[in-house]
Amino acid sequence: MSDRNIISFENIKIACKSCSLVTLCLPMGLEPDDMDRLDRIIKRSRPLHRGDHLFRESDKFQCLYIVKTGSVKTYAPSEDGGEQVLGFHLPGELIGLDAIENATHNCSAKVLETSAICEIPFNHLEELSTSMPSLQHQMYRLLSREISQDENMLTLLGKNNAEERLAAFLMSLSGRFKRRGFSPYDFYLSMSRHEIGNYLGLAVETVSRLFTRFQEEGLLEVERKHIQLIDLERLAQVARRTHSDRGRIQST
Amino acid sequence: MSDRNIISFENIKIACKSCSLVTLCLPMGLEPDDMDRLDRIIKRSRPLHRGDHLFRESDKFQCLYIVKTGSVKTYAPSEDGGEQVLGFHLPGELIGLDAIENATHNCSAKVLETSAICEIPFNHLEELSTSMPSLQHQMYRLLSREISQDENMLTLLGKNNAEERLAAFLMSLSGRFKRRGFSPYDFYLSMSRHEIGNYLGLAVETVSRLFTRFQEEGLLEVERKHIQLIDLERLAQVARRTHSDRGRIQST
DNA sequence: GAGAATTCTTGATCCAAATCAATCTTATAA
DNA sequence: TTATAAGATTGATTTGGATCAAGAATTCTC
Repeated sequence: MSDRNIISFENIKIACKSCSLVTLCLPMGLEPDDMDRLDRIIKRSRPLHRGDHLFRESDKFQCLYIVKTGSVKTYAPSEDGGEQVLGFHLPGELIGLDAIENATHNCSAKVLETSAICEIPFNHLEELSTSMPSLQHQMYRLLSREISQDENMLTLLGKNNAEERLAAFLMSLSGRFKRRGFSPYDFYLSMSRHEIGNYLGLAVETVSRLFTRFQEEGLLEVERKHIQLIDLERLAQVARRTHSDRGRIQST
Repeated sequence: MSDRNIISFENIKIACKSCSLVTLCLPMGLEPDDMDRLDRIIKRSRPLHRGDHLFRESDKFQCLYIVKTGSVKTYAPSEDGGEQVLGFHLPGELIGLDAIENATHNCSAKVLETSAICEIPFNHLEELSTSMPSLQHQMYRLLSREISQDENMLTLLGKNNAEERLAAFLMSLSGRFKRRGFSPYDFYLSMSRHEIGNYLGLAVETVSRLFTRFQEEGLLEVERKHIQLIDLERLAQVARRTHSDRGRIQST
């Protein structure tokens, strides 16, 4: 836990300004000085492992979390042991914004694979944003974006059928991977079919059948967690298809 | 548009501190001085009428809106003329928070009945919140609350059946009316069956049938837009029923 | 106040996706 | 290495709610 060892976890604790995520993470667009001030309140924990929790529903709200590497799912547990998956979070994405209001977490956050996480004590962040208009602005933007995303998801669940939901999900992942410098065509899913189905309001079996169908239709290749998107254009068409133009198959 | 006439619309333009909504609206919890400063940037327009728009999707984002009296629906229009209703907004509720991120409205807001609306230029609000930590805090809270509410809605759409969705919707309205000093048992719906169905991801016919069924089961009395909740307790049970305890009918 | 246009209700039918069931595959444990 | 469990796939069956259809009630409009 010191600098005794060069190959220590300290090495992953690089400052925001040298972090590859800086262009899409919380410090995005801050001046170097401001970034340093923010940097000082951010804690970087040692890697968490599959199944570890960042927080659980009804925990006291202390920190926001940012995925640095790996992935995290957030979910609302129900009394009967079930859950609703609320989101999957990739590097650079902020987690815990829904807890500010009543100072308690409304959902749980569980690590899907070995992940490095940045931790930001919210009271410090809020204090800092008081004296840093650009940070305040960034916070408003990120909170607002979260709302937009949830609204998109509401539309997806309210209006789109199974096929469209899965296609939209894959397109979303693809785009997010791309922005992070990963391949938008070839990636591994860190979540199970069950979790995908839960997130999209579908049964596992439906998700499984759709993957098979998409493969048969030449949209993608799938082998367990490994996804290769073959025809991004057509997949996008399936994803944005609404009610009125179901069934139409467009050629590219 | 002056003080020529005592019975003019100017009369509805009362300051926040004399507004009955002050305990659940944006200025909630602000010090009197701070409230005055906020008050000065708020514009109060003359009443809008059924069908009027506060803003439309892709409009430039300028202002947040607060319902003072009446009600408003927000919805995401789709290319094919359809829409997804995103929310119904009652007095004291803030509208437009999803537009901060990209400075453009992602949804449209339409007045459901004659309504008075307060208008808050966001650039002024943001500026003010820079020098007013309590206002900044309140903004974080309201943004965060919006996220929580959307997440609840995601769970409702992802996990609950038609019956549970409508019950939850009615319970939500009831609670919100109560907090505003209206009867939680007896109210008028300002939205159509079609809009309720759209919001809840259901067909109009399903909504209509459920109202009939709820009435038959003695949960409520319904006559067109007029709703009287007879058995709030049992309605709440239906609303919070999850997957695992479908069908069980609990007596109170 | 008649006629048109919505909105709402109710019934009949259909279908997308859930559920049930079985097998297969891949991880984890002993 | 073999058990054992968990995850994924595929098929058969069921079903909740959509869709189709028609009529009734209400509200707009001229």
